[in-house]
Amino acid sequence: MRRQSVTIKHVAAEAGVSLQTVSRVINNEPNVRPQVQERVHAAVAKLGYVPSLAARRMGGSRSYLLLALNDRDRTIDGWKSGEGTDWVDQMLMGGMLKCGEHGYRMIFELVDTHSSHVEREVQAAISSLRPDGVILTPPHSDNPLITELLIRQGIPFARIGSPQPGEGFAISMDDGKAAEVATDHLLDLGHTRVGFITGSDEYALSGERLEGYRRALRRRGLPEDESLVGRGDFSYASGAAAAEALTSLPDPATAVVASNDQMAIAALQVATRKGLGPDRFSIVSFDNTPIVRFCHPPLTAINQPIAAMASAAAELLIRKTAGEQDLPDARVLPFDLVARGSSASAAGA
Amino acid sequence: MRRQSVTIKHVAAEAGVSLQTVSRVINNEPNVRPQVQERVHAAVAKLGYVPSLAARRMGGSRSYLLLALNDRDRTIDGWKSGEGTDWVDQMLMGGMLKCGEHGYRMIFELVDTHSSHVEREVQAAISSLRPDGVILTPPHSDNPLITELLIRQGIPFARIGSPQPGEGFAISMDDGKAAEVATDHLLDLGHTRVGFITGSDEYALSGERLEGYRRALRRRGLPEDESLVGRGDFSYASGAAAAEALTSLPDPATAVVASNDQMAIAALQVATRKGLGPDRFSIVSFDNTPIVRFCHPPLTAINQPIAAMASAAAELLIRKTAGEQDLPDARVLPFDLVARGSSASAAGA
DNA sequence: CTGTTAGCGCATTCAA
DNA sequence: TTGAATGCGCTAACAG
Repeated sequence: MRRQSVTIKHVAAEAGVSLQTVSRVINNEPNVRPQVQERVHAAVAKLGYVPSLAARRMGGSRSYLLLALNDRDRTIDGWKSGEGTDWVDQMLMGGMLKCGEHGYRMIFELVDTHSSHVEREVQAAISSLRPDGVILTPPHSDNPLITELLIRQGIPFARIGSPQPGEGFAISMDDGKAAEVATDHLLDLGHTRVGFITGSDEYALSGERLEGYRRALRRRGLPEDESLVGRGDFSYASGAAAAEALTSLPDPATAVVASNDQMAIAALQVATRKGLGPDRFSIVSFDNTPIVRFCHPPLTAINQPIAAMASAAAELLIRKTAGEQDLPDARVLPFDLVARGSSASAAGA
Repeated sequence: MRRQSVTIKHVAAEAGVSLQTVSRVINNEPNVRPQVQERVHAAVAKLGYVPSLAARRMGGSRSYLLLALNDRDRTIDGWKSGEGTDWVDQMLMGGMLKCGEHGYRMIFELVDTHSSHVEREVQAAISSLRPDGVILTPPHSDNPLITELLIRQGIPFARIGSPQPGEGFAISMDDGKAAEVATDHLLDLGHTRVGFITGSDEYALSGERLEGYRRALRRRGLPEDESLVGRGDFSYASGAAAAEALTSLPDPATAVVASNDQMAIAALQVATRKGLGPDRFSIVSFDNTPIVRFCHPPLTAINQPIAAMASAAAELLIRKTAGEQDLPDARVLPFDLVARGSSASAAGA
């Protein structure tokens, strides 16, 4: 049962140089004559040599591993429910592919934010993997137990969807601006009673979005009617309750911005049941997961650049590990609003 | 430097035993006095020790890594299109969680089946990662370039969705039976002209499904009309073309089994455009991805146990690596048919 | 039952 | 510009 595979030693022998020289060449280090480089490259190609991740990590200081941490319960619920949340897919697409470009791997892990052993869970993953960087997604991005642990350990990290400045790369879209755009879209359609359904307070971006909604109203000189703000927690049930309330007001809302697709779909069902078409109750949602295109009517939605955020996070972490200086400590990526049938001109407007 | 973390050495010192004894305890090996075990466990808990994956792989013969290989183009297309394919999510749910139970990690990688360098790509991943096992998904499951490479390398692997016997664990559902059940469902509803839209020939299970459909017809003594079989390739376009043909026959089909959701949705659009309700053109699909619940009418579908298959694959590979004997070399997991609005009693039946 | 010895494949010192 | 030592954290093989 010998380890049959080709190692740096074989390459060195083939090229007639020392181990060290091979190491230098494959790591693009200076101080190797072009001619020797050539020989080494030829030997690598001939033998099909690929360095062992484990050995690299043992000898050197890098592991070529990025760890992506997602919320356990929420992710598993999403998978089980089959509701089509494609957050994980988009993360993989952005993060994994970017890692691949640089010879890195992304390892995807679930940890439980609510558990008292978050720290232990994260610490265990780190001890075992020794990643060069960690990508945090909401709500972990705003969990000080996690961020402080990473700071203590000196592991670079990126916070996705966390608008707050602070340690680690902050990668986000402008959630406030997005809510503003969504609200404007409805106001432009002639709606004047535009409601808002918030997300869970556990997510810092929930507050940002609410603020954006308020800014849009203020800019038009509209009153900020607190009864138009429904408190949700991203769940279908909370969306249904909020929509029910909004449409039952003495002066009902004729449009709403929901902080995610689940709540928007709930709102749509409420509207449908009450016989309210888009002219009587328009809806704009956040997320733009696949299912919104198949609702009736399809949902107008804010499209979040999840893949782009994951990609940016991976890139910054890799560059930082590579020793690059002067990296920006925050990046705000562009979003867009996809107009579909769920938003229409207000009745009588 | 940052090599701060607690290693087996610290644990050994703390417990007052040798490195080897600690190693034995954390690996659940025999020949350690309970009392000593106790001491070691206490030291591990006290120091928060977690073994380094990389070091384990260097010293020992296991890497605690499983490699899951998916088709590059198809996966990325799925992600980009936002059509809600949740194959990857289900794989992660089944495979990753099972790995977690055993201290393993699953690394997800994309390789291009059509490329002339499939072998090189797979070889590179293996050389770098040295996984204890590889999980193959269609169409890789039936790609001899890959399976033979793995056999040569002596790496255990599992083939998901590959009905054929052969080297490696064959994990599948009974695709033929499923097609039979789907066809029966339509026949039971009184349809007599039941069509079938095949998947790509590149997938071995496409043939299985077609056979199942034929068996169902034969069992009822119905003629096998070749014009009722549309050739598809899993794409929307191919589904639309096939549905168009089926509904345009002199004696048109009044129902169809489509080999995946995309083609079923295409068929649904064709039917809707032609004004054919489920009584005139019923549809059953394979996959049951999230979006089928949001179609109008929602699609009746065969639900594939993807998570269960990934879980079984991971478990068998882990157990094999652990040295277990007498593992089954194939497992067939149960599927189910989820009846929804797209299938209904035939008009006049 | 337990400890000792010898690597695994590489990067990081150094020395030449 | 190159090469020779050293050790990362762990397990396998063998001693005791």
